[in-house]
Amino acid sequence: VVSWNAMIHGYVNNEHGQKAVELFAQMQREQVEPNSVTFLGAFNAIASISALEMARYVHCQLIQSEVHLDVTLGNSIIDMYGKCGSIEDACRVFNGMPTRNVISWNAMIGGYLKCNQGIEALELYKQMNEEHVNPSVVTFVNVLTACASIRCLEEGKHIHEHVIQSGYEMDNHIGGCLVDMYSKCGDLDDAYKIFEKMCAPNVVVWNAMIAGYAKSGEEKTAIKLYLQMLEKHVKPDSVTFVAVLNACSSIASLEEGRRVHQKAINFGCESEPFVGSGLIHMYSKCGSIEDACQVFKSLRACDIVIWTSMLDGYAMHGLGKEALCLFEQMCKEDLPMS
RNA sequence: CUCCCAUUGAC
Repeated sequence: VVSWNAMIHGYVNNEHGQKAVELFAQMQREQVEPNSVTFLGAFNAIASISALEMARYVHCQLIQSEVHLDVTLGNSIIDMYGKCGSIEDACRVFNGMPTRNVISWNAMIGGYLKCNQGIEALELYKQMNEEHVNPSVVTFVNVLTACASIRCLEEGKHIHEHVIQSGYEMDNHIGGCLVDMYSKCGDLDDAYKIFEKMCAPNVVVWNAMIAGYAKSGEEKTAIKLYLQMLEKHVKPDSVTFVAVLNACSSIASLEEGRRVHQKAINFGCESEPFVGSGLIHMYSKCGSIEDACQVFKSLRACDIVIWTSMLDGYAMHGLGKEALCLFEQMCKEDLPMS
């Protein structure tokens, strides 16, 4: 059973949730009894592919088995239901737990977040405080993300206070969340104050700050920051490029856009789906439908956003025939069209 | 073998 478990967890940790689920099924066909670690792996796998029906099925299976449902398993079930989009199921498990720890609360708050229920997430945090459960770093990360998602600066500042009172140091993890929260809430000055005080911001923190400016109409500042990031030899990733390409699109700066494209190639990010659609959109907005088309053709796996970016590009450039032709092709693909 | 966590794309 330990070998099966190791394999299942291995697949889950390498983004092969489907494979992990298949292994879990195969293991039982071969009459190996799952233990609690097996179920943890299975729940993680199901969560990663967001398979609600299977979540319920395996949850039932656990209850009918000999395996004792402890806090750890309960937490992982809450997490799984949250990630499968069923806050009701998560809530039922959470409410039915005989004992909870901080991870139970974190998983439940995280579930609300994933289901786009930021207000409920913050309400649960409040309840957690009332019940005198000590928040952990993950708690703060979750509630700051909740504030960012509902753009609630007041509550965000309040939680910032809690972070300071709790004595946690301003590391990249917490700092990144604060930068993101302040930027999304429109308070770029406070976001930058935190950013500049950080001693060694990692790529995520830079990205949050760059995206913050890019989305607030301060595209030039976003690009400037991106260039600073390169100077400081912080390695950009696909998130960086998507954010900067967006800034270039908004100000229709073809020259800058081309330079960013070149850097994306240098760092091996050019065929990431988000970067691909960002490039197509950028070239189209900057007036070069030819470049947009070339990027589109170079992409192997095209998702719905990439197709739509290209389609929109043709339409915006008055290329009706090309747009319709693309649409025909698009219909032959297996895409979730809206 | 062992549960929770931040930053990015089109219409």
